Amino acid sequence: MVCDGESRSLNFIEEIITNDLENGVVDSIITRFPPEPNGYLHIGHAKSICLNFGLAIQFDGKCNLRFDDTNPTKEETEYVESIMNDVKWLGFEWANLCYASDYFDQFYKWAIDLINAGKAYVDDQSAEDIRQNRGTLTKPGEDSPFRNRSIEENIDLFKRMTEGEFEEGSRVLRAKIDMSSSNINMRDPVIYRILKRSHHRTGDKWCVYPMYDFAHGYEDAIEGITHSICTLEFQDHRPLYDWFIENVDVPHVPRQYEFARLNLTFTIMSKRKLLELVTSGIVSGWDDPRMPTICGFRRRGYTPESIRRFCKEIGVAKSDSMVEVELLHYCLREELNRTAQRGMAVLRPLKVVLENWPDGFVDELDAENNPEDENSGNRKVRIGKEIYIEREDFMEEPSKKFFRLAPGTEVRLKYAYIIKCKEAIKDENGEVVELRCTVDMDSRGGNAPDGRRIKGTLHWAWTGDAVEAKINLYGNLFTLKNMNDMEEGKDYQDYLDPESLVVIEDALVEPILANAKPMDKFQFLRHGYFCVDAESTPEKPVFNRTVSLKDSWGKISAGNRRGSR
RNA sequence: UGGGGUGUAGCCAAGCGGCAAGGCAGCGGACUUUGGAUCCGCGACCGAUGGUUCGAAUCCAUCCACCCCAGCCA
Repeated sequence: MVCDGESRSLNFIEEIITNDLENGVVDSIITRFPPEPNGYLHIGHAKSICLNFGLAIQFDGKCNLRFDDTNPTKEETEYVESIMNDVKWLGFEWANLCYASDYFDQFYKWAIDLINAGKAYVDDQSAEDIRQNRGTLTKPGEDSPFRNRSIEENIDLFKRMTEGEFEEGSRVLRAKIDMSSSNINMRDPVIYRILKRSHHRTGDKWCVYPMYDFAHGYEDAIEGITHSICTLEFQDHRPLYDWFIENVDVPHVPRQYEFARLNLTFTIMSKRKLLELVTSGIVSGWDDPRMPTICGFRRRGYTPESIRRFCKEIGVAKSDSMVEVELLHYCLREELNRTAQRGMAVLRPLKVVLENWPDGFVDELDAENNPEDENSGNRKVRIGKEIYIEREDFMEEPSKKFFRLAPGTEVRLKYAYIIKCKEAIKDENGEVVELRCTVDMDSRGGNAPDGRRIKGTLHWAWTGDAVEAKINLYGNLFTLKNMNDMEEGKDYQDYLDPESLVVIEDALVEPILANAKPMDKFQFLRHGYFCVDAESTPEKPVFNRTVSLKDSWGKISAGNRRGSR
């Protein structure tokens, strides 16, 4: 297990910070997690959160939660609330709660400074003209005809822009850098656009809003961020980031570093597409257990610990990566195996009558709550003449490696007795509907009196006290391992897995499970980890499968047709 | 074809000139009242080609592949 105190090699950002600290470049570090409140956080954000907050903890620094709310057309308070909630749930505390919008006045002053320094100008060109004159990857751009206006005129125009005198799209403020730069970001980027929208925090105070490149470095400068960590696609923006910082009098000079964002197999991470899944009703909401959102994982039964562990295991580097979901599954199982209470649930029941069981007799046996935890104690399970076993635990014509129940074979009922199959009763369609078995009454507890080895052990439910339950079996939302490899002409929705949710209405669970509270987590013996759904009641309990147990029999029997769940 | 990045086992990822960490997945075995867990064992000559060096995944050169950039999104 990787513990916090365990020594391991540093990732490149930890190395940079270590050097900066040792060389006195900085005395202590301040990082930030800067989401735009235009959607719910997903597992990719979790990587960034663990990185930024983790660094602050590791180096005894601070980390701010900052909402990068510079575009009122897409941002809402619903999102800021969910983001705060998710960050807290992951187990992190921010040093300061910040909003880019709190700095709008300062941004405005710096914009004026740039104009006064002859480094910004108001451009009257249309968006289309600006695009035309920007050039292409191989062709340099051309100067705007408005590039050399006087400082006075620029100041006047910009002020009138902010006062709402002009229509959206009619003018922008641009940085005056270099229209022939090989880095397109440096070709006089737009720094303010007219947006007559009301902002979730500043209301109608502003008619102009700053662009990311202009605002972000200043946000960092204001907060004293020492290491501004973002994803790879911003590498090309770093020269711009530095340019804005250098050309104005800032209180602090932050530095930007970039790392590779997380990609997960069988998953999409695009906020736009996730929003579509929600609005189209393909999933039940941002917190649908199949969504890669933090709240989706939470409802699915994931723990904050397991997600943090996952983020630690995947590492931080600069090469584009596609992490297999199996690693996430592993991190969850690793924790839940140690902590989850065990219980028996029969998902697809097959009735079994124990012919020689004494009529009316009910036995009560001890069952371990968690074999991995000595302190977890035991519980009582009851059994009588008629029980249910898992339908797939019986095979009329067993294959050679099948060591569960079959005509004439013996199997152990977990915690209880050894039984032997006498006969399979079928209905008119030839489907097995009931098993007649004999029980070795001397094998109470599951041990054969003569010491004979019983290889198969089955979970079961007693007809006398089993409770009917609804069970949601969740799997991957998509069928394609690498969603970047979609076929030409196909859409991500063409890859939705129709079996990403399979509902079982009439499973049978032991009584203790029926009385659990929402979000309680269990291991259903031989099945996997499940959590109690929010809608669960003692009369009709509902469980969500978080992840299945590793299933080596599944691989043998079916050639692993569907991958892990 | 301009610029910026990245290329180490199926997937992540260490390595910073001295003879390739670790994890996941996979495979084999032991053990097992969860075909779970646990335990043991198994895999690379480092994108390619040249060069420098006693010695290179690590330095140099050339080439190749992949990713990002032409929003008044972030």
